[in-house]
Amino acid sequence: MRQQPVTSRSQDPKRQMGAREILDAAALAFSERGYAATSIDDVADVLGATKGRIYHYFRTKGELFIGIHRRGIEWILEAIGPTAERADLAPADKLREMVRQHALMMMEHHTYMGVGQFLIDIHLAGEGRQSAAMEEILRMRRQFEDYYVKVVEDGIKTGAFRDTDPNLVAKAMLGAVNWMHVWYRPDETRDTPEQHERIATTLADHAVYGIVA
Amino acid sequence: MRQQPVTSRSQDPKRQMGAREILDAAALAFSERGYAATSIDDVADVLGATKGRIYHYFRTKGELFIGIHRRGIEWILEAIGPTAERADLAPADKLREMVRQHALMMMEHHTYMGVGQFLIDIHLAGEGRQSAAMEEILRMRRQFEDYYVKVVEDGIKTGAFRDTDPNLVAKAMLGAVNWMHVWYRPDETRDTPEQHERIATTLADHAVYGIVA
DNA sequence: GTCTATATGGAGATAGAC
DNA sequence: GTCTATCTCCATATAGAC
Repeated sequence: MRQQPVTSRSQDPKRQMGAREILDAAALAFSERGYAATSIDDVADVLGATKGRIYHYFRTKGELFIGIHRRGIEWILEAIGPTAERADLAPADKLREMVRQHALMMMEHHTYMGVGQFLIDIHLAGEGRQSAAMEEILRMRRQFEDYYVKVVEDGIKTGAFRDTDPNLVAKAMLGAVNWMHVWYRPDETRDTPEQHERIATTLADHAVYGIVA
Repeated sequence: MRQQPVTSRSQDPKRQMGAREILDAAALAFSERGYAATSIDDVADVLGATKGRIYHYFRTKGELFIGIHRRGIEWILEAIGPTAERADLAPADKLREMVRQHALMMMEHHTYMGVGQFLIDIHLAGEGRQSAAMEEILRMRRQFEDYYVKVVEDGIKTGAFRDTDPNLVAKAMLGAVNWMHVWYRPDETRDTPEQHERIATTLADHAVYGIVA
């Protein structure tokens, strides 16, 4: 795989529309059957096209994978970043809202989250090592995790939270939410906004109660 | 892949010794490079052997995968089952001890946990659908998750825990611990029993505090 | 920009010697 | 029970027509 192919291609806005459709199809296929078990032809089937179309936008299967992960992380950052950077919220309220938004995003874009969130490290070892796109993704993930560590640290400083290891507790909270892609599956009949809200707030409450002093 | 090959073979205790070595190697290789990116030759390299040896014990690559997952779940059940079935513990104490033991096992056998815990569903879609071994694994996982749901329900009934959705909160707890395979990596220098204990109790405390009334 | 047709390389799996 | 040698297939990726 060559250097930074994903990023350079995605500069062109025209390309992004076709590419987005393809990423949606790939995310769906990968999340249903797994990365290894899904062929490019499978993705093409989901698209209702042939693989010629896919290879017009993505050089390799690994690039599809990176593209999915990248978008997934971007969505999470969009979900929690604005809240994380507000200065007017007490740590407990900020944390609750971050988890809530994070959880809602996990449900809204679940196909992107299942594949990306965690297979990335292990698969990239064999797929897209040290590309520029990879660096960017790792940078985003670090930032996203730092948001969690930061709010926990703040709460401990102000005395709102118990005195514990902020990094470890942040991992626990991240795990609880990221793990959603293992068990959450959209369900046409029961999947109302109210249901999503209930799930998100339940998870948020558990995370916050786990650390308040 | 044929029906129930793993289980029938593992009846023979002689076989298990050779098989165990191979599973260790495969678990290590898969956890480092990912299932898709790891070839049978890679696993053989870790073993210091050739793939002839591997195929003497396992019919397919998917069987290796199932074997790893199965053992991982068995370890977790061994870790939490005895505690979960004690009648003399208050829900909060029982839950804390379950999470603690679960977390310790995640660290002790981390190579088995990373691969198995969650890739199973998606990979098996393409590898070993509805085999007897698969059924057994799903049964064990259900039991293991039920232990968590049960203790939460008990705590809510006795009033020790907040009144919330036991299934959802159990998912959150399971996620926090299972997620360890994403971030935990053994470290020769810092990896003391005390360090493991500290990590396990921190996670256990967060899980319990998150739900106590 | 999307298709059909094709190449090719690599990995899973097997046969049979030792 | 483990090895070497080999087969076979199929998924990735490409070439080139439309």
